[in-house]
Parts: sequence; structure tokens; C-alpha cells
Amino acid sequence: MEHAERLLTAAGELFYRRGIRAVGMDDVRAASGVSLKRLYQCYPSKEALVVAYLERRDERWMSSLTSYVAEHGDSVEAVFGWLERWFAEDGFRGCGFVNAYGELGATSEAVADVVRRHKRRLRDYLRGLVPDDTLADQLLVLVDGATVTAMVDPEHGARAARAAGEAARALTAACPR
Amino acid sequence: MEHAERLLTAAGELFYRRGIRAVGMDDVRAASGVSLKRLYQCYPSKEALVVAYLERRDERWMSSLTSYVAEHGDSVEAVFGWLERWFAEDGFRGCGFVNAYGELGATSEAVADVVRRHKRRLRDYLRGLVPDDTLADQLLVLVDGATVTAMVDPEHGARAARAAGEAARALTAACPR
DNA sequence: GACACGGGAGAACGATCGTTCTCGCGAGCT
DNA sequence: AGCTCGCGAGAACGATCGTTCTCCCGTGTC
Repeated sequence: MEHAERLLTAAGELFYRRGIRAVGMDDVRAASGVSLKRLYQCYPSKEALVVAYLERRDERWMSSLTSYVAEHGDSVEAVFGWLERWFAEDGFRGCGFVNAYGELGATSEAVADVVRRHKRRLRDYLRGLVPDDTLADQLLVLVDGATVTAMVDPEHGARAARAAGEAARALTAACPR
Repeated sequence: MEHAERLLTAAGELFYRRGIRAVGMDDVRAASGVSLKRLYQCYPSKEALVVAYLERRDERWMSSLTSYVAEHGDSVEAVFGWLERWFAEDGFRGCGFVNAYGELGATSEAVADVVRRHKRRLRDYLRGLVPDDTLADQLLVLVDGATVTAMVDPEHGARAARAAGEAARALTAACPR
């Protein structure tokens, strides 16, 4: 069933770019070329589609980050190099999870859950890169903060990423090895 | 005309807690006690009400932060002390501007603008607290990152604020005075 | 060829939204 | 008292949403 795949690709694009509530199920149908009937066979409700979108985004986003960082010697700096590239991508619009949480976190517990899981996974991954728990918390804060700053002010996204990266380097260097 | 005030108070509460698109104009009417007719006299559209909400939120949020920090000797650490208190407030749900941008930034240029102005004002204020431009960028990233982390994981909001505060202190100390 | 069936296109449905309109009451002026 | 005007309550309107249903055609099987 490649329909689910086409649906997730189209829905992901739309949800991320426009915001979730701004996208109707008929928009997803039109963008994916999958009929409404089959859409509801694959995902019985919009909420289910949204959760699937976020779960797929989690997988792809995390694996893109981790493989890039692994290719660069698992260094903390590589995390911010990856961020800088991400911020420069066409259609970058901040963290899809934070945006989803702001929109639906108060309404849908399922959405809030998958966002929390994603952030926990990210923190756990960062924790593996550094020798210290507090440092992992700080890295997470820097990553999310740089993402927010780059979203609101796309022209200075690179500056935000570099400032965060320098902060991370300084903090890491100051930390006992 | 105190109607505008009552409207902004009620609308602000609802928009912030539930998300903007989740709140109907009739919800605002019910919560404020102001008739629909007068609502549209004060704010000719929902977008106008949203913009007014964000502008008022900007004023109050900034003045709460700046007056607290001023009372604590204009120290950078006070910024994060204030954040920690904010995160612990009932009904804290992250940065209203980031949430609004994620929801409506792609749809409404007016909303995107007021969010950008707020973040620029915040950065300018932080710039006055530190001797360095890059440091101001880093502070902004830390503030927004801590806010996002505290929103998604409210139990560890205080931990995020303290980690960010320690990061800020370390970065400030490392910076030439 | 007859027939059952699955799926696509899109109409239909009920809810809700932003916005406007109607109606009727009550205060203030002459 | 009579008249006017502003306002509140809420119905109405048109659009749009999530979801379901109808209709019809193409295909595979006997």
C-alpha cells in the first residue's frame, strides 16, 4: 500500500508549511491524488493523520540529524552545522513539533504525547554526545532556541545557528571531560 | 471604552490557553460579556483582535520582564530567574508569539509582523544587558529555547530555566568585560 | 454475457466558523 | 407622551470543515 506513503508525504508538506488547522482533508486528497475514501481507510480521522505525520517526521528528522553528526565524528559542533543547513532549506518554518504543540497541544493529548516523545528522544540523543546531564539540557535549549529564532527571523537563521553553536562549544569546553 | 479592555483580557486568555484557531468569536463574546456587535465595533475582524492581543501581550510581557530584571540589578541571571517564575505559573503554555507564528505566520502577514517585532524588541533589550552582540543572540536563543522546553515538558520547566541560566552565566563570564 | 465487487469522484451532511442582520427594549430628548 | 437612537440578544448567512454516502464505471470470475 503505497497510498499511505503518498498521503504522509503530501500531508506532511501541507501541515508543516501552512499549519495543521489551515489544511483541510480535501487539500490532502488533492495534493496526494488519493481519494477521500481511501484516505479514511488509511487514517480514520484527521487526528490519526496528524499523529502519523509527526511520527514520520520524528523518524526522518532524527535520522537526518544523527547520520549527519555521525559523519562528522559525533561532535557537538556538527549538530549546529546540521541546524544551519536545515535553517537554510527552502520552506523552513521552524520545528514542526513545537508548531503542532502550540496549535493542538491543548486540544489533543495524542498530539501532545508524540511531541513530548520527540523532544525526549532528541534530548536522549544529545545526552549521548556529551559527558554531562546539565550539558545535554543546555544543548536541547540551544537547539530549540536557535530553531525558534530562525523561524521567526529567517534572514538571521544562520547567525542564530552559529551563535548557538559557539555557545555550545564554549559550554562543552568548560565542562570536565 | 473599557469594552476593548475586557475583550483583550478574555481573548488573550483564550487564545493563549487553547490556541488561536481553536477559539471562536462567540467564545470571546461569552468570556468577555461584550456583545458580538460591539466586539466587531472595537475590532473589525478576528485578525485585528489577534494582532491587538499580541501587541498587548508584548507590552505586558516585556514590561514584566524588564521591571523584574531592573529590580535585580539588571543582571543576566535575573532574566532566567524571571523565566523560572513564569514557567511555574498556572496555565503556562510557552511563548504566545511563537505559538501564534506557528499557527498563523504562514497565513497572516500581520501576525507574522507583530511576532517579529516582539522578538526584535526582546533581542534589543537583551543587547542592553550584555556588552556583546553575539552574546545577545545567544541569550535570545537561550530564552526561547528554555521557553519551548518548558512548554513541552512542564515538569522540567524549572530545570530548563536553570540550565539556560547557568549557560548564560558561563557565557557572560567568558566574555570580555 | 452476467454478475459481484472495489474503488474513484464528488455530492451530501451536520457542525462550526467569521461576520452581518433583525428585532425589540430602554434611555434620553422635545 | 411620543419619538429617536443605541445597544444587547441572538438568528441568519455563506463558507468551510471533518466525515460519510451515493452513484457509477471498470475489472475479474464463472
